Amino acid sequence: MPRMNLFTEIRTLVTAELGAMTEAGDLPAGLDLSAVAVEPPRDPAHGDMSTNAAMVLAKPSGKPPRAIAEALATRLAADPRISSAEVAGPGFLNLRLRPAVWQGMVATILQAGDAYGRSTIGAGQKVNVEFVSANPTGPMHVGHVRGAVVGDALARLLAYAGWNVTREYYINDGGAQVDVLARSAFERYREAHGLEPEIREGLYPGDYLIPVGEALKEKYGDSLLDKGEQYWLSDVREFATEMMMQMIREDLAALGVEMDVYSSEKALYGTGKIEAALDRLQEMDLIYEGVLEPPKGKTPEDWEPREQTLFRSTAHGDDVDRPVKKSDGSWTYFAPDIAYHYDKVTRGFDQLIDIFGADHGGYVKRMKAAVAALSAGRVPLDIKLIQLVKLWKNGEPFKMSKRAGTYVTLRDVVEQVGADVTRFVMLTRKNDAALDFDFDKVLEQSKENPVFYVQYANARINSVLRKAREQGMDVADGTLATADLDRLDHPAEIALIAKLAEWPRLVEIAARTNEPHRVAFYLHELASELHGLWNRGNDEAGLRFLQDDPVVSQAKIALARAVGVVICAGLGILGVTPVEEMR
RNA sequence: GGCCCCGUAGCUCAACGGAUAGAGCGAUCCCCUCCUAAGGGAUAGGUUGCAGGUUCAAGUCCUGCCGGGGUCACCA
Repeated sequence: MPRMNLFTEIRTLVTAELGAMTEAGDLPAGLDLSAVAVEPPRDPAHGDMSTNAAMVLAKPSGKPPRAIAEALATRLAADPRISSAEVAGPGFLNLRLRPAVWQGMVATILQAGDAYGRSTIGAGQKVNVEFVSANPTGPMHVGHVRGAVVGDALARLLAYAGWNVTREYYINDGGAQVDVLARSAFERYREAHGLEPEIREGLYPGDYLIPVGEALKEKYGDSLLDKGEQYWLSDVREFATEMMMQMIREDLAALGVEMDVYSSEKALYGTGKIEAALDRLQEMDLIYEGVLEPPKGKTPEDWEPREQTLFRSTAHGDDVDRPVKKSDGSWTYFAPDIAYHYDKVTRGFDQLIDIFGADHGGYVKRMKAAVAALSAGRVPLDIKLIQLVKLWKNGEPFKMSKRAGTYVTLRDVVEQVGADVTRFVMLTRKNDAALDFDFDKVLEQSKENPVFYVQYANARINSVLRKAREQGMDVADGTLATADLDRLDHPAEIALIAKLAEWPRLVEIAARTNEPHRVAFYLHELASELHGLWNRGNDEAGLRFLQDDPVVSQAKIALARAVGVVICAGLGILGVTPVEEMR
């Protein structure tokens, strides 16, 4: 494979030289090199790359860091890729690469295309990303959007980094809320027959159930009208739930999200799966009958000691043990969720990721405890909590209220601002930071809007390619890759290439930390470099992409196109369509 | 009260345990006969909430405080 990740390539060089130093007796044998890093320095004055090898190895080798650094520097400087290696600060080794190495990256990127930045660190491991998992009782609203976007982008990111990814939605169709749905739908069914619906307190009043009522009429005629609830509840529940899920699938599709697997909570009941999961825990002595202490601090007024079936989650890091059965003997919500996660473990996933709303934070420890126990610690579960999205409209906070009818659905958002903008904006914050979503600002075409800013960079690149094509130049990637890239010798151009060289490394870091927002931030930085170089072309004609000399021009266009390749790859991970032109 | 998350420039936020903590907005100033200025550059702005600790190195890890939010047994 050609050089893809320049940082891992140089790290390999560094560790090889460290090995040689060991053989030469300059370093003791058996050193742990895992902490040796090669990374881009924050300050460009510190070179192209720096390594902490000398500082990390000073103590275990019993040698002063600067001595190690100097010996290593001498060796590295002999490599044809390295132009200088300087010891700095407390023992950093700052490396500069020869221009040809950077210039060669442009050809690498053009040849690799979409594959540039793809990684194998996932090693084909199976990872399950569970996200959205909204109750099937209505359309998706804005609160669900962020989780949907983060989950989907994370799934794309992990796939890009070499994981075998399954996107999964857990349908909460086993609890009381789907009974409420059924009763609400039944009223709409009566309405479809010309009767006055009785939307009592506690039922779902939304108009979206009217079509469900009509569909029920179509299917059942008037045969349910005079029947008691026990007669129709189960059928109507199933029917309405299916229609809700159909709607949710369409909502997700409108946002560009496609699940691989929909798992039903209800389907776990009566199959013995819940019992089987709890039996497993029982075998480990993690299930017992007991009475919980009242919560520390404030005790609820209606608190009463109750004997329940409890999961000893404290054995795996939780603060208190958690009930899996209610006092009437039925399962709590937690029990089927344990079974569901056990199911994921037995399906052979090497890693599980759950995307939850921040209000489910209290659920994290018990879920991790359950997975730790049921997988014997083999399968890590990472739970990402998604913070609130605050809506803004006309410069002021927009309050959602079901009663006032100011209920903003996913569809509303996608129809008003588009899936691409929605997705990008949702990834402009870390998952655990609250996010403002301003309906007016996200559509603004200015540099304040990161979506636009990145798209504009790509549009400029396409503009250059278009102009070049008009001049009769062959701008196919394969041709551009053969350009005289050593003409890209200006520091500003090298700096832009260096930014491109960070892409594979960024992908790996983002994937390892399960943080897709890093991709959005990187794209913003890359766009900024591109805009900067572009504008310098205003003052220095020699920095414009289109030049009179066709050889020089081709090289510069190759660079522009390489930036475009990475922007498109990054947007692809975010699930955002690149635009060719701003209109 | 217990637990979880957050606390970084006036504002909104970045920063795989690395060096002199970075962007954008806002403020002051500058750059359009030139590939889309829908952009760019410069200046000012900081004890990373406080106090300890671990480390060669802490915004980042640990402990304790302070402040904000979330959550707290038979809801899902």
